[in-house]
Amino acid sequence: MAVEAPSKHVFDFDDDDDDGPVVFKRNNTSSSKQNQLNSEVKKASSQRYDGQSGRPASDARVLNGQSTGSQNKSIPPSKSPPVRSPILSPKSSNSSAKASPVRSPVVNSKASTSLNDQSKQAMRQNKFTAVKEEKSPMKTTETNSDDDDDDSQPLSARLKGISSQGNKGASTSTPAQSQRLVPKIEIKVSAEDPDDEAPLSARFKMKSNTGTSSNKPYESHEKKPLASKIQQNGSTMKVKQQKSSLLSDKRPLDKGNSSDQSCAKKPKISDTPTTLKSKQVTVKAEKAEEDDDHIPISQRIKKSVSSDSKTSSMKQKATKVVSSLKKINKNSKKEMKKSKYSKSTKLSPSSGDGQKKWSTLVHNGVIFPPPYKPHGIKMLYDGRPVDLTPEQEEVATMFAVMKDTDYMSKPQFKKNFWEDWSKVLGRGHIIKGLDKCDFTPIYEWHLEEKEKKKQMSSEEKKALKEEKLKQEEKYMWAIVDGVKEKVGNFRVEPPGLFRGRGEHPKMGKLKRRIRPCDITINIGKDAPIPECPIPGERWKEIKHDNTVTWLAFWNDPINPKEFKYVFLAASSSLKGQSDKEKYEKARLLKDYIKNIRAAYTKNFTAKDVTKRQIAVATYLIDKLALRAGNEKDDDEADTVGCCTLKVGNVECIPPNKLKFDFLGKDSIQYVNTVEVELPVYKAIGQFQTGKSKTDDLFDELDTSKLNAHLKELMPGLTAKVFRTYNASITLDDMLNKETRDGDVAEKVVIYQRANKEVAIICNHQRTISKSHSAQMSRLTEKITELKGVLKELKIDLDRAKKGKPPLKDADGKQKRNLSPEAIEKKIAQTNVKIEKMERDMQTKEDLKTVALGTSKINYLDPRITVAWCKRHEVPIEKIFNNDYQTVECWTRDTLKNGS
DNA sequence: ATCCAGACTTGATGCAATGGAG
DNA sequence: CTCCATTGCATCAAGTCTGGAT
Repeated sequence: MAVEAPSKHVFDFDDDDDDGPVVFKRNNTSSSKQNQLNSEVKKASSQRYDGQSGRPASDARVLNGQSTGSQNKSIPPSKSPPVRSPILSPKSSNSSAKASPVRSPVVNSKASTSLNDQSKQAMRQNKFTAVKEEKSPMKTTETNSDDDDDDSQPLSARLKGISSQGNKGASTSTPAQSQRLVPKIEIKVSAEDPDDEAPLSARFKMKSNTGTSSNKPYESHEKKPLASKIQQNGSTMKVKQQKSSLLSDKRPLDKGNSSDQSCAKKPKISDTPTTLKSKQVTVKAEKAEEDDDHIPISQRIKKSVSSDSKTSSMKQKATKVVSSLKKINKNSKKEMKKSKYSKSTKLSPSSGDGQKKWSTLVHNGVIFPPPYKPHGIKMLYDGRPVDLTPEQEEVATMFAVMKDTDYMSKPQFKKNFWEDWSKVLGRGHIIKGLDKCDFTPIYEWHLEEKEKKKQMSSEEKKALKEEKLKQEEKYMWAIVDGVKEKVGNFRVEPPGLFRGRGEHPKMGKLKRRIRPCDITINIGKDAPIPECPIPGERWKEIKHDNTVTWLAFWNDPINPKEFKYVFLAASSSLKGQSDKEKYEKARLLKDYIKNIRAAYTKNFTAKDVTKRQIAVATYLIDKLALRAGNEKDDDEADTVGCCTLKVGNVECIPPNKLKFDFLGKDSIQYVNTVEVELPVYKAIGQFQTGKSKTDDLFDELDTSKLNAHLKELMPGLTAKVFRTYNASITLDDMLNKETRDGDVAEKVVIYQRANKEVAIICNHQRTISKSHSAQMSRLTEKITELKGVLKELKIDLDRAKKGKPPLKDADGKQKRNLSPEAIEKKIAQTNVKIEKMERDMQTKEDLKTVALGTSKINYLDPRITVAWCKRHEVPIEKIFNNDYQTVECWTRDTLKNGS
């Protein structure tokens, strides 16, 4: 549809994916990704899950399905579908969401909800999903019925089923379901594809369209993130229902396959392609929409997945293969790559299996900030103006400009600044310390400059902008494998004072100016070396490393051990591919989650301490969406993640609640009280005994051990995948549960609510805007005013009914005579207005500390969003801005394929 | 088995652009 | 059309995770 049309990306590719286009596209990504996944899968598969039908089966299916299509062999879609149904049916939870709010970073009372509740909810959800699935027969029909069901169902539904189990470690089968839907698609693909001959990788891509199978991933084994579950547990369930949805499913990752193709194509096409793409897109979209509309997102996803099928197929293959041999996978990958190449030289992507990221790379290097322009404003020392050299003045100005920030109240900041500035001043300088310094003159100059800038006419601003654009244009683009791609951060970071977050030991240090001799350029061997923009200087080094994606880097002046990279923009296919891989992995987790949960639940009481710690840590990461928690150096802010939690960060509240309170990434506080399973509660108590508050809670654990363990459970699984998984499933689940008829605006609100749940789960916070309270009181005022009007209207109505004229208004003027009907109408309108304002106020208050953007960009599988938009006829641009839409090329492809 | 360099993703923030209400 | 809040976007800090060296 219409919606789609707009998006240019549409990737015409989809279509092309199949063949010609392929060349252009960067198949690489997909292939490489696939490869990785495959290999991982293989490993994993070999390990344990066989027994459990659930996961392995699903994986297999996925692979098969996709591959089938793609590859050859037609594997019938049927994999082992049946399983899932059982799962679903069991209990769906009724109350779905309990109190989603709980989880909010802040202390949520909700937290207390017990897992059990969550699981119940999940179950309920499953039921729902099941229903949905049935409805959505279309997809199902296609291939394997069983699998299809799952697929068709929204992720959430699936998830729910899963989730319920998941918590307890219950059932297994869900995965299959998801696959089902896809099948049809796959079939088609397969038909198309003659690909069989093509290398596997190629096939996968192509097949991805088939994709049905891929969807499975999200199934519902576990629906929601722990957090959500937790909240849900509470009685609040009803309220939370929305939230609960989260629990339910996770989303389908499947899309990956198809997307790859499309993505690949896009890149190449870049120019002409666009148009084509758009056209194609529309077409695709239409198809997709039609199909999808009925189907829940999850299902769609599956479909899309199918489109992705290539990927999925790859995965499936991989899994299978994995079991047998990693090598095999690799080979297949290679083959795929080769095939791609053959088809389209450009594609190289696949090549890599992880290795090669590009074949040709052309760019113009980076642009440097302009040299410092001295302003000559003199600061005061001990009340007297001081002469400073431009270098000294530059640093003084950096400090002066920060006068109204709260860094100024931090001794560490001032101390570090003084240390660095005094070096610039040199020994024997008049200025002996910060105490007697008065930077006000410089600060005021700065304010004036700012004001001047603001006062410039729009023409002047425009001219300046164009001038800047002219200078920067050549740096904005790179040509990767023949495709023009946007560069992300081509501007070298200007000098300044380091603004570390939280109590960073290095805050206030001078971040010196970066020069060409600090910068290493990475570029294609045959590409011209970018000219150094500063006369008389030269780059530090020129590299031709196609196993990495950076275009340039320099060492961070604050911490020389670290690097600052110049990468392509998020809208580039290179980034898009890895994004897709990320979501595919999360989707894959859906198939494994049940078993993983069962495994860690079992290990809560393991004799071996390390095992027990791993189990509990995994539980926390799953349930609360905690970050892994790498070790940190002393010269960094003191923050923690799961593995680095301190004894003092967790408080046991009998009978079975845990209160978490710690500073996480960016020194954002995480406060949450959660009801946990008793064995977890007891285990935490054990880990705490005999330790001081500052000791590590998980003394036997670090992220590498944890991730090594996770990798045994599922190929490529790491701690952060749980965040992606739980976020996407929650979104899917909530969208499926909450969306109901209404206008677009109402649906957008539903989406935002789901988005908010995810943000809360992930603890994405923002600082309250300075004007928040003012805005609120203004709204309150308006509401009061409206209520006054309402009162008057009611009086007038009474009078009008008695044939009396209305009262005079506030100014003493006589109001117009209105019929009672007219007054009633006015009253109704006013009431609506008041209600709307009250709602707006409420949401504003609710969201004042919640940041939605991060989860939207990094955690929510765009395929879920796109599918939902299509199904509910919500223009995608209501949700995603242009850049995202670009990024989503793969998404669309996937979806299209699926449809 | 550990360590650590390296590469890449995730995240909060601030300012500019946008757009809706008055 | 102005005002101001919201959105978009860039920025750059702060995480995660991998793989190779020791």
